Amino acid sequence: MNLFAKEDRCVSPNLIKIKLPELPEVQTIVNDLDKKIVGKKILGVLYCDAKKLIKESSFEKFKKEIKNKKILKAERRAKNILVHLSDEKILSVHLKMTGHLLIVKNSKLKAKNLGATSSQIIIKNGKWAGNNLPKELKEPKNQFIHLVLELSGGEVLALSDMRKFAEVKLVDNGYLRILDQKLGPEPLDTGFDIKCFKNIIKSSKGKIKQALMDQSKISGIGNTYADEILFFSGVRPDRLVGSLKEVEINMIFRSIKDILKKAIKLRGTSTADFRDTEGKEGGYQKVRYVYQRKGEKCRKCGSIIKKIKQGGRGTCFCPVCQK
DNA sequence: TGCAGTGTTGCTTC
DNA sequence: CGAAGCAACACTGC
Repeated sequence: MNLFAKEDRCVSPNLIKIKLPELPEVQTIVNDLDKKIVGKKILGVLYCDAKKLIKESSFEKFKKEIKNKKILKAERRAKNILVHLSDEKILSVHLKMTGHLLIVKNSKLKAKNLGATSSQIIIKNGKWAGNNLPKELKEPKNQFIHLVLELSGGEVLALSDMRKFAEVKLVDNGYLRILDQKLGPEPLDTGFDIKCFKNIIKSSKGKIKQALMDQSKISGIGNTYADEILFFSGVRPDRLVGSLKEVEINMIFRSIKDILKKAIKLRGTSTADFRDTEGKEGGYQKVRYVYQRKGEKCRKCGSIIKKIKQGGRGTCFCPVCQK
């Protein structure tokens, strides 16, 4: 059985397309990158429009430094995608909200009738302008191209991001230490055990959902999984951490591990663009119990899922199952 | 039709 | 000092 609506899967072997990336989604992307582009060389930057996109260094520097770097491996730290390159460089990508990466065959993108050479990808106003475009590239979500890297082997790696929140940096190895300093432990590492989690709870003050989403405390949990984790723990999102009983803390700890693992296994489950999955067949709804289910029936007890605003974010929970 | 909602991060404010 | 609010952005839905 397929647990996903069409839009939430990798829609073609060459297209990595997952929305609203939290830890499991970023892990999925990283796993795919590791499979598909490791060993290739970055021949150069074919296109880059956003001045904001390249933050750390100037674009000219970025362009010069990334040229001819070999891709060694891809890894994830929190919601950051880290592509390790030769000469101890790292291409760091944070997709923020609507960013996504595309791997596309170069030959599909050439605009022959526009007189382009093999290395010229034609993009106009952020849209692909080649002929014979794959169907997926014509989708609206893929028409916000800000960066295109040419890879050896006749492929390109592109970043599309409607809201321009995504960030791309070319950094050196020291960046890993900077990340470690500002990010909490990886929830799926063995080092993140119940003792570690209890310490985090002890050092937190406000509401439990905010604590779970605080990247400096725990890495990689966003709005979707925070809601889902708390549902499976039977704990209301607005509970103060100080009020949590031992058994509840244990439940939350287990749920963090279980839900994130399950989500990775399923290649990510989150979606914000609800309209994309609405009405479409697939078991996607089966893996989502509360997030964006306001007004619908709780899958456990049948009560109506409630939505509140907490910490500026939409927060869904079952008023009966969660105490 | 305009404006609130959508969510991640980091900066500002209190 | 730490929590809360908001900007960045573009599009959807009411």
